[in-house]
Amino acid sequence: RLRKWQERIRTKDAGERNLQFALSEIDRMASALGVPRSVREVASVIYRRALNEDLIRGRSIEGVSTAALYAACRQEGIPRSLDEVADVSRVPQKEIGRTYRYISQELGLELKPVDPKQFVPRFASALQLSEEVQSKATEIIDVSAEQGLLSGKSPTGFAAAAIYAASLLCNEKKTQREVADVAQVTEVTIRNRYQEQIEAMGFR
Amino acid sequence: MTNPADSIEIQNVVASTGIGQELDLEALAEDLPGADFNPDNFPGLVYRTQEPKAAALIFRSGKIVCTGAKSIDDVHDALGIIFEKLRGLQIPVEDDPEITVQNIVSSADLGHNLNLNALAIGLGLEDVEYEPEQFPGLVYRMDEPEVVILLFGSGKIVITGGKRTDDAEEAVEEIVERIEGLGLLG
DNA sequence: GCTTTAAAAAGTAATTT
DNA sequence: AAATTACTTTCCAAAGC
Repeated sequence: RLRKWQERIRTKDAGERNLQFALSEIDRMASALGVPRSVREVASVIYRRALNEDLIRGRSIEGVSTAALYAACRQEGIPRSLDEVADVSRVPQKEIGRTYRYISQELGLELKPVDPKQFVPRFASALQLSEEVQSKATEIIDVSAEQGLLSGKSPTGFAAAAIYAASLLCNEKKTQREVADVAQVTEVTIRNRYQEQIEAMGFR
Repeated sequence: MTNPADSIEIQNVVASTGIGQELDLEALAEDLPGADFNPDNFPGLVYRTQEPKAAALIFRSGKIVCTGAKSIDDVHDALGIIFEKLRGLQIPVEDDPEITVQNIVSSADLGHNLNLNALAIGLGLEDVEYEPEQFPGLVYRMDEPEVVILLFGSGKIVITGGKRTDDAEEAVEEIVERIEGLGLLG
């Protein structure tokens, strides 16, 4: 009995220490990503829920912390791409994605697919593009998504192409390389999505 | 109107069997031309048949996994070839080893483009995985038949996880019905 | 969990020409 | 800039770490 009691204390202590570590990691990554404090709190809640549901077993604390933060950004409507999150995490992108899918399923987060429009303000301001370009890019996304062009396409690539197209239309041209760099996609992807979107808009 | 069920093509069949005899894989690797055996990587010996084209994983216990065949008949033919090869090496093989189909992978075409975003919500986010940042297909876990379906924007689909040929057929009929019910099929 | 094998779907990415 | 190769996802069995 005594041994079991000691074991319980030990695991509880370990759990507390691990929780502290997880929360400090979430804080560190959130700072590096520049997400608001509210998102960190949502991420903390998700992590605690995962802990209570015993979802950490067989997974790294780092992985679950990162996945919780990724999920929190999406839940709050200011998504970061897996690439961006992986850049500030110690676990590889593949594991973050797999862990996110697992906790999302188990906790029943039921997050809708990422809307490319949610990347527009952040990418556009990183490129120092005007409000006009942003609303044009948003319009391009709406129109081309309505025509069924979004299915299966990466939301970052879709947003990047729309921003590139909008920058041309508003005479604030950015090169494909510049847009590709902030969105972390290749120029080839931007070119492919751009062609389809221009067509959908009835230009060219 | 072509029936999507008629477009079903079996792409891969996975099956398991056993010869009821322990094997010395080191020796077998020497005697079987074209055999790949790297015990440091994987405990099974890999042997490929040309006609029908398939790959077999042969284990020390005598159990065998066959994969890559395009039909259940091909699985039996490929394993039959392997059984004969082993007998030719003076290895006793049971008369009719039981062959169990473990998984059938099929592809099909629904004939219409799909709005995967709407489909993810319509089918129910709890049964769906759709992460286009990671993979372009929507993953749908169906209860009856118990299979997993990958749906793509083109309307092409992949059905996997079933053990019977009928599973794919039933799955296609069921998914078409569900998508139509949601008003999301062309 | 991982390791290996096979196959399709379509998007993305890294190389090669 | 186009072509090729390769990797992402799903499924399953096998023996062993």
